[in-house]
This record gives sequence, C-alpha cells and structure tokens, in this order.
Amino acid sequence: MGRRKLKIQRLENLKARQAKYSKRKPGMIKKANELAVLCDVDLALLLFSPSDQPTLFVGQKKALSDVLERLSKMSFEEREARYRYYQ
Amino acid sequence: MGRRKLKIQRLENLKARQAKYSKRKPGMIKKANELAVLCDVDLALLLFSPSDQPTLFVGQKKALSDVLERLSKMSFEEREARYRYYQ
DNA sequence: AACTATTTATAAGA
DNA sequence: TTCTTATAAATAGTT
Repeated sequence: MGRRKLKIQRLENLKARQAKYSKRKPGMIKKANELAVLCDVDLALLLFSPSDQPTLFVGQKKALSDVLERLSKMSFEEREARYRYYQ
Repeated sequence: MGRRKLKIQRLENLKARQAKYSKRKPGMIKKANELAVLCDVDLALLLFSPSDQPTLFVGQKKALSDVLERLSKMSFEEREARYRYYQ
C-alpha cells in the first residue's frame, strides 16, 4: 500500500530501515491487538528495532508471565514437535 | 477494511472467532515477515488459536533459539526493566 | 509528524 | 476453508 508498490527486501540504508520500522511498528501492534481481542486468543509479539530496542506486546487474555512461560518452559524438542514454523 | 467497519471487540460465537482467526492470521504473519525483511530486525510472533493450536513465526536474521533464548533467559525483573509494554 | 494517492487487508457473502 | 468483490485501513513517497 502506499504511493508505489514496495519490494519486500532489506533496505540497505540504516536510516531508511529505522524510518520504515517507525512507520510499520504501530500498524503491526495494532493488528496484533485486534487479533487478540476479536478472537480472544493468547498472543505475544516481540520486536527488536534496527538499533536493537526491544518491544514486547502481549494480548489481554493472560498475564505476560503466562504466555512467556508457556514458551520458555518448553524444551527445544517440545517446541520442534508442537509448533509449525513459517519461513 | 472490508464491506463494513468491524468493531474490535470479542466475537461471542466460537465459530466466528475461529473463522476470524483463520482469515487474519495469514495477514498477521505476512506483516511480520515484511517488517523483519525490510528492516532486517529480529522478531518473534507467537499465536495461540481459539482452539489453542500454537503458531510461531520468527524473523530471518537469527536462529529461532537466539530470539527465544534472549527472551526466556531474562528474569522477570530484567524484562520489567528493559521492555516497553503495550496494553 | 502530517498529508494523500495508492496498495493491501479484509468483511461479508457464497 | 477458499474465492470473490466492495470497502476500510495501512502505508509509500513526500514535505
């Protein structure tokens, strides 16, 4: 969307990456919140900015610790077995 | 977006929640991938479906274990101190 | 941070 | 779940 179609590939300029991140991050978090609310699901979104500033968004249903512990308490083998991976 | 404006509130009907989840999940993952590629950032998206089926998407830059361990190895106090929370 | 032309996501329906 | 199409929403390029 936007004035032109954008190719989805790494922006080579650091400032361009930072600008793009600043534009898209709020949209991403908004989408995550909408999905969590509409579908009443657990969800966690962890982002590291181009300058490595972390942002964590967690859906409303559970406390932060519930979702994260669900993840962190699984062994690597359990995650391999239970999750579907994209990319 | 869509034929009408949708209120962002919990869909009371389970099948409606499942259908909505099925429609929005691919869009969510696509957005996450685009952000990861364009901005060359680490990112993890963990979703639990209305029937609790987990899905994990992790950006390209790091191995899965890198991102997850960065998260899971932090103590609660460290996370409190380092992250900004939304909602 | 704000402006819009345009692309993209998706609501409703089949 | 998958397809279609009208429409709402996100955002690219620019200032």
